[in-house]
This record gives sequence, C-alpha cells and structure tokens, in this order.
Amino acid sequence: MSQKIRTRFAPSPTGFLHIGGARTTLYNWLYARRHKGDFILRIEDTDEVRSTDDSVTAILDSVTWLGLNWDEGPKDGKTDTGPYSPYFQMQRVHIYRKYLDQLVDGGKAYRCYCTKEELDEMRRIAQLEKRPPKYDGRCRNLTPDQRKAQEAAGKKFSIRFKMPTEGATVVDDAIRGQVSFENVLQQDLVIWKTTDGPTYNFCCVIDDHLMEMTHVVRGDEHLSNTPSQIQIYYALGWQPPKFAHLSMILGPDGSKLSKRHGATSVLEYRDQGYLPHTMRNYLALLGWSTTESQQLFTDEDLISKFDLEGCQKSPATFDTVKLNWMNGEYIRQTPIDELIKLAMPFIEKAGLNVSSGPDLKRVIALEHEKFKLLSEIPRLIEFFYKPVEFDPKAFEKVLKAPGAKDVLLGLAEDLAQAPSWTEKPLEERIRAFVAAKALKNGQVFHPIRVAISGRTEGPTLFLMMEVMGKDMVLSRLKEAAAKI
RNA sequence: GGCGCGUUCGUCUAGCGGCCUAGGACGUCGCCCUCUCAAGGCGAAGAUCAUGGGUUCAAAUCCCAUACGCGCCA
Repeated sequence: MSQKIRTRFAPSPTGFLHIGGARTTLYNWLYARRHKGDFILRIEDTDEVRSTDDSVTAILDSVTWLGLNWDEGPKDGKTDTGPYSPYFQMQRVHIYRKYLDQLVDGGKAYRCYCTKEELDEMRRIAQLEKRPPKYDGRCRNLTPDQRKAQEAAGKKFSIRFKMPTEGATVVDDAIRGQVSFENVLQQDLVIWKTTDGPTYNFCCVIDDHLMEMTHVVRGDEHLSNTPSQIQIYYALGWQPPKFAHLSMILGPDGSKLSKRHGATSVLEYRDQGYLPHTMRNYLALLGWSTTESQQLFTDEDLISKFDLEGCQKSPATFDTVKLNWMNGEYIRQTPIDELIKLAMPFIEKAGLNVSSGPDLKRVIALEHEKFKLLSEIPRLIEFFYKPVEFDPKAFEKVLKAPGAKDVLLGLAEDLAQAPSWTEKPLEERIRAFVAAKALKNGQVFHPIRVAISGRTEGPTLFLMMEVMGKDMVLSRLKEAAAKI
C-alpha cells in the first residue's frame, strides 16, 4: 500500500512572497492535490535577525490569495493547526536540540572551537594555495583532553556534522534524475551555531522527517545542499524523502528575477489586478507543460495533469506580456456580476463614484473584452461617471475638423426628437441623419464618440449611447459643440 | 577556486534515434470583420536544435569535449 503523499512549502519570513516562491508553492500544492495528499506550510524563522512578523503575514496573505489552501500549518502569524504542530521552527528548537544531542553522543557530530578569525584565515590560505576553501576538519578528531582544554579556556563552539570521507551521495531527483556528489568534497557543515541555534540545513531535515514529508519540491539553489542533508538523514537512521529541484525564474534580461525587473511580490500582482487563477495557470506553465502544449487550464485540469516529470530543467524567463494575455482571457471568461465584485476595490481606490449614473453592469459589459488588468477598469469606464475630459489630440483632429460643430449641434437637435433610445433605432436615425446631410459615416460617428467620451477609442457607439442615456448624450453633444 | 546544474523561434515550450522540409502558445506583421479601440477569424515571418567532435544506415534526440549562463560552498 502506498504512502500518503505529503508536500510542503517552507518559506523563511524574511520578506514578501516572490514569484519564484509562489511557483514552488503552486507545484507542491498541485502535486499534493493530484495525489490526494496533504500540503503543509511551515515557517522557517530560525534566522531571528531577519525574520519578521510582517513577513509571516505577507506570506500567508499571498498563499491565501493564490488560492493554495494548506492542510496543516499556521492559522495566523502566531498560532497553527495540525497533527505535527508547531509549524514555526522557532517553537521547535527543543526538538532540534534532542536530535543534536543524539548525533553528538553517537559520534556523528562534534564540537568545533574554531573562531571566525581562524576560519577566515583557513579560507584565505586555501585560496592562496588554490585549494577549495573547505573547512579542514581540525576539530573533528580532538581527544577528550583536548576538548577539555578548549573549554577550560572558555572557548565557544559550534557543532559540525561529520560527513563521510569516502564514497558519493546520490540525490535521486524527480526532475533531474540521479545527481552524484563526492563525499570528500563536502564539508563538515555547521548544524548548530556558536550563537546557540540550529542551522537551516539541520532543522529542515528534522522537520521534513518528523512531519513525514514524502516529497521535497524546492528551488534549484538547494540542490547543492541536498547531499549533506541526505547524510544527516542517514546518520539519524532515517529514509530521505523524494527530492525535486525546480529551475529558477529569470527576468527579461536573463538574470535572476529581482526588484529591478518590476513587480516580484505576489501581493503586487494582486494589486495590479491579476486574477489568482491567472497566476496559477501562468506560473504552472512557467517550467512545466503537457505534451499537447495546452495553454488554458481549469484548476481541475491542472491538478489532474500536473506532474513533476514534466518540469523543465532549464531556467525560465518571466514574461509579463503573456501573463497579461492570459489575464485578459480569464477576465473575459468571468461573468459580469463577479467581475464587478472583483473590480469594485479598484474602482473605489481610483475615487470613481459609480453609485449614480449609467448602470455599472451595462458599462462593464460594454468594455468587457478590453480589460487585461482589473486596475485599468476605472480608466476605461470613468467617462460614464465623470465630466468628459477631452484627449487633446482627439479634440484637435476630430472636433476641430470642418463641419464637426454643426454635426454635433444638428444631431443634438435631431436626437432630442428620438422616440426610442435603444441601440438599433438610434443607429437607424443617425445613419439617416448622415444620409440627409450627404456626409460620410466617419464625419458623424467620430465626432459623436469624442464628444461623449473624450476619446477616439471605446465601445461600440450606438450601444454606448443607449447605456449612457439620452440626457447625458444630448448635454454632452451640446457641451462639446460649445467648446469648439 | 571546487562541485553541481543548464543551453530548441524574441519569450514559454513540444520533441525522449527514423512521423522533424523541427510542432504549439504569447508577441510581431498582413488580411478579414468594422463606427473607433479591442475581441474574434484567417494567414505569414521567425530556431544552421550553443559550438566542435564522435557512435549509428539514420541524432535536436546517445557519448565526449569546449564555450557561455546560473547555483551552492566560502
């Protein structure tokens, strides 16, 4: 009988959740969901200096917004829930201590009394001699007497893990296959700091084992640490989980995605008006694909098709243009009522009052296919709710054109008599007006559009007039004419 | 410096020895639709598969070097 799949995302709360972390979270989540397993969130806050509560909150908000629900982990910045609680590493230090003692007592780890200065010196000499700057293991085989002497001298110590000195450690990676590392070349890494605290590589092993992780899916940057971690599993008599190392995400210039490429925080994408589903779909495709090279996926689709084996080994460049296209696709698929709910915060933020004036539902429907970001909705609909602001170029080119003023005035008079203010009759009436005056369509249609919206581009004209309403259209036609 | 990873259209990718005169998607360009802008439809351009050697009747696909990029250790 196969084991229940358990995956985790284990961020350090030293900043916001960035795009790379979001993708790692997504892949872990997808894998767990696909196999009806559990997805766990764990906060790796052992770096007391850099960890902040705000970061914890930002990360939880980000993962929540992305819609990647976790089965165990923090409930908020301080408390958590699940059978393996606590999920905050700082609350687990006593556990790490226990296993640390076990390793030291078993001769698998040892006290290292070297000071920072000594280590720096060691490194300097190694570099001069063109040797790899590796810890030379001078404290590895101290006699009890030598240790006593060091401690009598009041020397502080860190704890190092004894790496095997021969053979190789093979990482069986779900994405990269078997990657082999020679043990001699690995250092005796510090698992407990002089300043009295466990190190990342140590906690990670203990927690992943105790929390019964079956798969560790994480960024590429951890691949080189994996052999050391595997050896710690062995030293504790444990079976390592299956690993999968994801390639990095690059900015448009080919360097690692960072702030200078624009938005990197998940929350920034939320604030720009991307839909969570867009992020899930786009991020899934950034480094993973199906053989049919399908682009648009429902969540069910994604869950049923996602697989670690289909992941790309090479780094991927984040492409905002494609992200925008995809967001447009999903906005178009969003029913109007739901879209309005999503758009309201952006409309309010822009200070646009839509409580009176044309029916918002109809206005949104008019522009629906144009939205790529929720944040651009206010700009595209504002002229329905605010006095017309003429685009200077449109004003010059269209309204200043010969005859435009007469057209607007004539039309205002004619339309005032219109018995019915709906799209079709309006179109017929205006076309008749064009014919009667022996004008061309453009000579009438364009000035109307600019007069009532201030711009040259916008929704289909006659329906826009219908939605705007007779009074607003007529007064705008007259106002525009007066300004020419 | 050592070790590790990577390299197919501008971008994301398909490809796992013959179906590849390298397919799809985004973007770009053209045409159609048309009251503008979008959306939509149709079509086009775009990759000597990083380079150089092998292996094989046959290589983007297997092997070996080199280059470049990146990561980790410090």
